[in-house]
Amino acid sequence: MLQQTQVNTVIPYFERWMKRFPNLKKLANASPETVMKYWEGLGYYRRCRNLHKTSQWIQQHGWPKDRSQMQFLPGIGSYTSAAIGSIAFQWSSPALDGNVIRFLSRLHATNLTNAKQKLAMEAWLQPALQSLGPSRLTQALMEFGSLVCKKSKPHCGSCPLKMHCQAFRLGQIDLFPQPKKKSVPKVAHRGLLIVYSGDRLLLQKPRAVGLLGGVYCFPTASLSPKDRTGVSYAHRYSHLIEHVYPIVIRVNNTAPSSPYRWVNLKKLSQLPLGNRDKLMLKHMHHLKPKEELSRSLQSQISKDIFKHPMVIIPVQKE
DNA sequence: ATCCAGGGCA
DNA sequence: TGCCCTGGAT
Ligand code: SF4
Repeated sequence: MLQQTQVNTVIPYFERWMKRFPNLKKLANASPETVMKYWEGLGYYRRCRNLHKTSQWIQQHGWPKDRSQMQFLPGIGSYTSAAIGSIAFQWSSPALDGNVIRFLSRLHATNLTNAKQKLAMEAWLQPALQSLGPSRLTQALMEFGSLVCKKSKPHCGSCPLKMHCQAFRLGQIDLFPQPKKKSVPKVAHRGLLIVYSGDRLLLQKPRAVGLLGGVYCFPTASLSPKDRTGVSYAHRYSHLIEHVYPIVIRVNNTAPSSPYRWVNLKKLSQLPLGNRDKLMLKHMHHLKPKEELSRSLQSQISKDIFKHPMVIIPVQKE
């Protein structure tokens, strides 16, 4: 959970999670959908799928014996194996997360970008690791980086290390760490289909991979430029800005193709959804049914989603 | 509104 | 290198 996510964001998720899955067996034996429900909203849903798989692997084969074994587990790389290893098992591997890298690069007024530089820093930490213990040192570094040596407005005035801190002495705190180059996110336009049949809503079942893989989604449709009209809002992902155009329709009672299913409105809250669709659910009561659908949209709904004859119920004219 | 931080993986 | 998501600071 703490990969790419700050502690304060994780805490409520962690507490709910540990209440529902208090031990390895409970987690490993739960269904993917149940597990995902407890991750819903945290983002990067592959982390959840990986964690579930990892729990099942450990249940079968036992706990990994060292860092390199641990890195064979899905979702556990160099950083996470170091963090778990040092904190939980007292292995001599300091975990250099973003907070720690920031602190150390300021302390030495040097960039810690490539693997060689990080390895040198791990060696430099070894004496402290031995004298303080891996678990305590790793947690102290992480806490110090996130609470004192913060990315913006670090507490240098009260910092016990300011006399040893090269960046502080040189007045170069803003130069470290070197900012990452930003890649420009792509822009997409999608129709988000809010399809009712009576008191049921059409949802796409969780996909195994890719964007929002593992959570339920509203069905979507591609939009030609002339279909990009009416209410819309932008949803931001790491690499993508999606302009979402909600399209409300009603159809007759008919079975959708296999990637989709009807969900009773009352049971909606039991299913895991991404934030885009949670927000949609919250606000869709204000939306009016679409009066006219373009041929392209009609075709996508009948051919791609239902794949058999069905009826789009026209809006009542007043 | 805009920018940024934060690991794993193909 | 691009793909994965969101919350927080400004
Ligand atoms: S003096 Fe400032 S920059 Fe240096 S370690 Fe302390 S908080 Fe970080």
